[in-house]
Amino acid sequence: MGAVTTALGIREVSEHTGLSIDTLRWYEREGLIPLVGRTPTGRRSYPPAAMRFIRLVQALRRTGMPVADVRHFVQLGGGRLEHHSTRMALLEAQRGSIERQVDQLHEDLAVLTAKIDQYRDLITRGLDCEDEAAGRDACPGGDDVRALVGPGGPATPDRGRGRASLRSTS
Amino acid sequence: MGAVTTALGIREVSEHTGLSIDTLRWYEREGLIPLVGRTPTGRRSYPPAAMRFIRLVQALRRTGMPVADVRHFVQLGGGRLEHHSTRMALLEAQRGSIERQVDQLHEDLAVLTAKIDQYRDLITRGLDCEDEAAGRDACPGGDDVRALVGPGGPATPDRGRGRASLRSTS
DNA sequence: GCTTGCGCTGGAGTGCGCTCCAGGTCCGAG
DNA sequence: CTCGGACCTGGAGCGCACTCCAGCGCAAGC
Repeated sequence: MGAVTTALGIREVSEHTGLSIDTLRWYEREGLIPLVGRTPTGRRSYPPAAMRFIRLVQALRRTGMPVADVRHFVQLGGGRLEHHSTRMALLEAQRGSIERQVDQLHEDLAVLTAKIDQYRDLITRGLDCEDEAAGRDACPGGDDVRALVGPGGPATPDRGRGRASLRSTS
Repeated sequence: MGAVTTALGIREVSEHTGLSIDTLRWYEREGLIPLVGRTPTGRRSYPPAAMRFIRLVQALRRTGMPVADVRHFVQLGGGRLEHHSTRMALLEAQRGSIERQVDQLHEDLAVLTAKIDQYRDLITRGLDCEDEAAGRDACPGGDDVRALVGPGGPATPDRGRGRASLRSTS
């Protein structure tokens, strides 16, 4: 019980949520957090409901929903039944997006892991990427660039210059 | 040699990777993708090694590594043994970051799911967020704002203005 | 050979999401 | 009463990661 703590000041909210004070003010101005009250002297006061709202907004923002979309979600009138399904649909769309992000992250994780294993292997064998023993696909740059042909197919017989830039704005 | 397809043109790379042509050029200029050749007439030519490199870079970028850090990773000399451990450490750090992101995403997913369930419940019961029957924490804004007290504790008896902005820069 | 169009370069421009600042009010400590 | 500090508002500024553009050269279908 009594765990509600009544309303918090902006500093406390900032510390609890990790959002900067400026961000909290900005979110409010942008219409992402309603329910923020003011003390009689004009200071922000965040009741528990606002805190809950902020956590939802944070989840939406962290998962990549643009500020404009969060605002749109928020502005569907205050909890009226007729908007529940709209809000729910928006949340479900975002949930789908999150699931896709997780999938993508796992894919990318696999790419990194493969690369890490590769380096570990090369290190234990004491090899550079270019070493013959390292194998064809050793490093991203393990292969040679000379296997270079015109993009659309063998275009010009001339390949005198062979490699090119290899940039590196070091 | 069969499936290697030799080198690709920028358009093909763009289609295969989903990166825009402009982005590919920009990444190259920024030193994120070495190994890009040129045909004798100056057009970009991406050998298989570059393609593999791009996929790694994509994984790094998509998982939130800043361009500057990717460049740093890339510029650790071409596959020399002495840098393997450095590269590996960077990749491992990024892997850690990915894992944290996945965790965070799951947390946020739980928040959304809870909210979705809540709306579903309210809809089937035909309730607004404010309805008594909806329960204390019905909606983020389900609570009343009037429960407003000074942040640092009961400050002033005055609370005349009640709610606040509700901005809406629509 | 002419024309349509892809690609090249260097540099300027853009959108998003904050972040910082100036100038002012109010509060509590000393 | 005075001073330092937290907060207020409105608005300007900023960093990142692209994205767009002008002006030009090669390329290849007709």
